[in-house]
Amino acid sequence: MTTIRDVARISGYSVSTVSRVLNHKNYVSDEVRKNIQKVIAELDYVPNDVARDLSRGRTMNIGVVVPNIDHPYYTDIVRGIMAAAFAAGYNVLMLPSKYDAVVEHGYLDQLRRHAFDGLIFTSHTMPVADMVPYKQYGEVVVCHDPGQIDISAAFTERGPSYRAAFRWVQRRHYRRVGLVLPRDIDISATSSATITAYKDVFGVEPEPSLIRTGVMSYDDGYAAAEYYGTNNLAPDFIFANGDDIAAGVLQYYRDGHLTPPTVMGQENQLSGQLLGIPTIDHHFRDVGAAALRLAIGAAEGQFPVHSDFIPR
Amino acid sequence: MTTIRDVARISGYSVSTVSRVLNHKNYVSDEVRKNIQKVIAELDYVPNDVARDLSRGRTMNIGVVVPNIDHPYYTDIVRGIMAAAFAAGYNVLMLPSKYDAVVEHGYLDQLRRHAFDGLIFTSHTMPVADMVPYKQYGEVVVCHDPGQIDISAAFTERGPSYRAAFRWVQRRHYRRVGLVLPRDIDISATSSATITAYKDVFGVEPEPSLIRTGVMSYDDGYAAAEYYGTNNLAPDFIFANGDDIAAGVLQYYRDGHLTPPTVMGQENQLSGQLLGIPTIDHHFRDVGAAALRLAIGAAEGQFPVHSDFIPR
DNA sequence: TTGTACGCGTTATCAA
DNA sequence: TTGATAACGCGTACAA
Repeated sequence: MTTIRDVARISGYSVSTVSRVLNHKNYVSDEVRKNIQKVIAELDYVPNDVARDLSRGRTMNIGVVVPNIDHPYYTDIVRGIMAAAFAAGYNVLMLPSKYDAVVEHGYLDQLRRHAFDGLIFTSHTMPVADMVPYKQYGEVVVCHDPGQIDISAAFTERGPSYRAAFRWVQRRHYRRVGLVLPRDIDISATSSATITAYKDVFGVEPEPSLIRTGVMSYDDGYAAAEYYGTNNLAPDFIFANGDDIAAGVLQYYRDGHLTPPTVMGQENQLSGQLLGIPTIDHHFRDVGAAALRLAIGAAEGQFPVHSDFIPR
Repeated sequence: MTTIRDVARISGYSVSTVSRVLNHKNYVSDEVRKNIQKVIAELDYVPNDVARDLSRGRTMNIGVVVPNIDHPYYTDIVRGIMAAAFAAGYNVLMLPSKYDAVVEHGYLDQLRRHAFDGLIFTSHTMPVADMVPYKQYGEVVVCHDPGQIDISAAFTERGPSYRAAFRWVQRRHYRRVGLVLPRDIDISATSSATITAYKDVFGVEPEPSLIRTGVMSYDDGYAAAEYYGTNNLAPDFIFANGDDIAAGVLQYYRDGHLTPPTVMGQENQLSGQLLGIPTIDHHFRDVGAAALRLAIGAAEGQFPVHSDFIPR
């Protein structure tokens, strides 16, 4: 491997002068610069990024914790992160977590070991408060509203669009509203925001028997509908946490030749468009871009992003 | 920042002994190990990954070049890569390319600068032959059949499933088969494999006016169908490069209240399931897993992966 | 079993 | 404007 010392020796100048040429710094005469560049070209020399990172004390890498890449929430948010990272000259490290708190802690430790400069949690199981001590080692960013906890965050403002959606439901006089939610209400910001918006609009708690949690996919949506069906719960409206999930819900009724309730999805996915159901666009790409800017220290604090209810 | 030297100084042992404890090596007495581990715990010391990488000469990072993350081909293949990387203790660096050959070359240069140990091209625009010289700097892996070129590769064997699909078409006596392909035939392995399989089954070249390239998305599929429609090309069957794309094709006819041709998709996506169209499952997760094993040097050579035609 | 000292390749400080 | 040299933090022959 050819090093900066080889270039120095062969060109007849010192490593510091070569380093200055490499980094386009001043205090190098045009002639010397030209000579050194010629040797660099001849030797086909390139600097070693790891040595450079060690010397500079930063990696230009940002870690992104992702429970499962197949969910549209994550692909959208990761797209936004990647685009912003590329523009800023950063590389993105994908860190799969499967919602495992132990694995999540492992990534915080990697941050501490300087494996990357910043860490974005697109979602997580561990308590946000446990992340705070790690801020001293690099930027830590979450992608939901962290409430009172002092941590950088970028997230969609679900309240307004959820309330708009439920007012739409209310105007149509649906009586039995099924809520098909991703994870338990105490750990999922999405789920709790849904419940809160429901209460804001309807003035009452949602019917507990009509709430299904742990629903993340088309198949889960199908199973949730099956649960409603076999237990004779007969919702006349179902609010799902994604268009694909809503598609699974509808398929259950279709397979059983039953009249389906009205359904609403989220994420503005192709399946929702095909089925002609109302949805909510959370603009997750913008959330991702904002999260990255926080992670590289180009911005600070909390970044709420506007979301849109799309009636159909 | 506390370093290994601090641990050595405070514990009263040398850095090499501390290093041995850190790396669970032999030749350390239990008592010394315990003393040192106590100091490590007290100081809350963790080793610096960058320094470790520099010293060891490798990063445990694998770069993955991805033109656009939203396409199902890439999300599936990346999922396979991530799962295998996680299992092997590697981190995955996502490298967006937008099919730009200059950007692709930039990532090969990053490999040369030791930013990662291996590089996987899920797809690319630059010629494969241009990658060969970079093999000296680390593993370079492509995700299509590289033909005679000596480079590691993991890819779906498209031939058998494409031929099975076209035989299905043939048995149904379709006469005017539209081919809706991703990129130009000379740069896309997918496109050329489609043409070859068509010729194998039908014994003739596909009708040039019925071939559309550059079709990557639902919207592109819609536009391709529009092209057929406005030019009175009247295909009676359309072979699309994805179920979502096939959905776009069908939507054009639906919007115009026209009788659609029969369509076939690929990727076994939700949209294809909803529309009840035949498709091809390429098992891209397995391809990704194989690609990673090649990239970390756990395997060598070419890894063809079997794909399945799914009639419906 | 433990310690010394050097190498990894670069950047940054300070002197010349 | 250029150069010598000390960091950066860790791993590892080799010596003891």
